Amino acid sequence: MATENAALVGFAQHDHAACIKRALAGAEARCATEGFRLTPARRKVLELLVQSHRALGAYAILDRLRDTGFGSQPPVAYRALNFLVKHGFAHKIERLNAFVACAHPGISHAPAFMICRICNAVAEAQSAPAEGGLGATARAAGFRIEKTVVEAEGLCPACLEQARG
Amino acid sequence: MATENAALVGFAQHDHAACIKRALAGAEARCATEGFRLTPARRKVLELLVQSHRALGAYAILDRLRDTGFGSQPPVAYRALNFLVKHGFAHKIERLNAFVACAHPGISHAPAFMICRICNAVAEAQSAPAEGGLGATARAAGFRIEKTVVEAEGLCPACLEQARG
DNA sequence: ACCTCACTTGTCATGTGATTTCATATCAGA
DNA sequence: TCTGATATGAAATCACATGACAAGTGAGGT
Ligand SMILES: [Zn+2]
Ligand SMILES: [Zn+2]
Ligand SMILES: [Zn+2]
Ligand SMILES: [Zn+2]
Repeated sequence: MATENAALVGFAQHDHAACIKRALAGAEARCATEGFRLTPARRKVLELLVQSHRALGAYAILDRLRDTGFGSQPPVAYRALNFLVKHGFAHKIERLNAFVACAHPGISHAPAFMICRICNAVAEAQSAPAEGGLGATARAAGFRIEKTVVEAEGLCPACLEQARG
Repeated sequence: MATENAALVGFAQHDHAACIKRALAGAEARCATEGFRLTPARRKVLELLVQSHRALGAYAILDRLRDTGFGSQPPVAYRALNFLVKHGFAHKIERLNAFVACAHPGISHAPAFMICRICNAVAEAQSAPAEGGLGATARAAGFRIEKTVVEAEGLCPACLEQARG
């Protein structure tokens, strides 16, 4: 498991402290207006995700929760993660069996991810696969698409640089 | 886990016996010309995948292998599956942690999948996500895409019909 | 025919990811 | 204050995947 080091969104440096604060404040606000309950455990998990800006496995999150005084059984992490995913504050990366904070919370969107196979950094982009050839194929086949997972694996700028030597 | 019943490719009925025979013959031929070793276990796993025409988990395959006299430890199934995936005879469905036989073996292609959330039927279509907006985003971000996973979840024609009542 | 090296297989053990279950606690609204 | 819905705590279990090592098999060189 890659340890978190650099702060990045979309592989670019940024004011991460402000980034975290903004994300949490935004989540608080949206939960308040929409009537969701952003409990301490859920808030802490979101904070962990935003803070690392990487895909974190449920058990990695669980370890960090334990260190912070929360429960230490798997459901603690999974329940919080399910809440965050369900309401669009986080996404699951199927390819890694791991989770990332959403980069565009609040806005309805079909995310696509770029995942570095070396350092596990994840950037979120927009996708519209159902509008391309896949959508046409699905209509032709009589298949109704409800959700689409798009995950590109490759090398992030930093690891690409590293690889060149 | 959905039990296999209907024979389908791309959700359509077809001559499944011929379909299986053709797939295995094709695999034999390609292994012969390219120097791969399609051993009994590998062949059997491919046969199971083609036969079910659905996503099968490694342990489901393992059960069937055991019943047929092969080894019964997980690595038996995983090794065969890894071989098949590596050489393009099968694909892994990340969303389901399961495997399907490739619908277009031999031809180099970027697969996209349509997965029925009710019956687990899987149809394989072509995709080219790296040529659309995602490709542009990746280039702009300096990310080098090596492989892309595209998996659409929804309702297959049969289950859609069922759902209408 | 024999050796050798690369690859394949069998098996046990372990690691990693996710859910079920049931009891208890908390909160919002009647 | 009562009540039903939602959230937590905790134990157990299930599901998916790999590591490690010994033993077997096959093709190519001598
Ligand atoms: Zn940030
Ligand atoms: Zn990287
Ligand atoms: Zn078929
Ligand atoms: Zn279906």
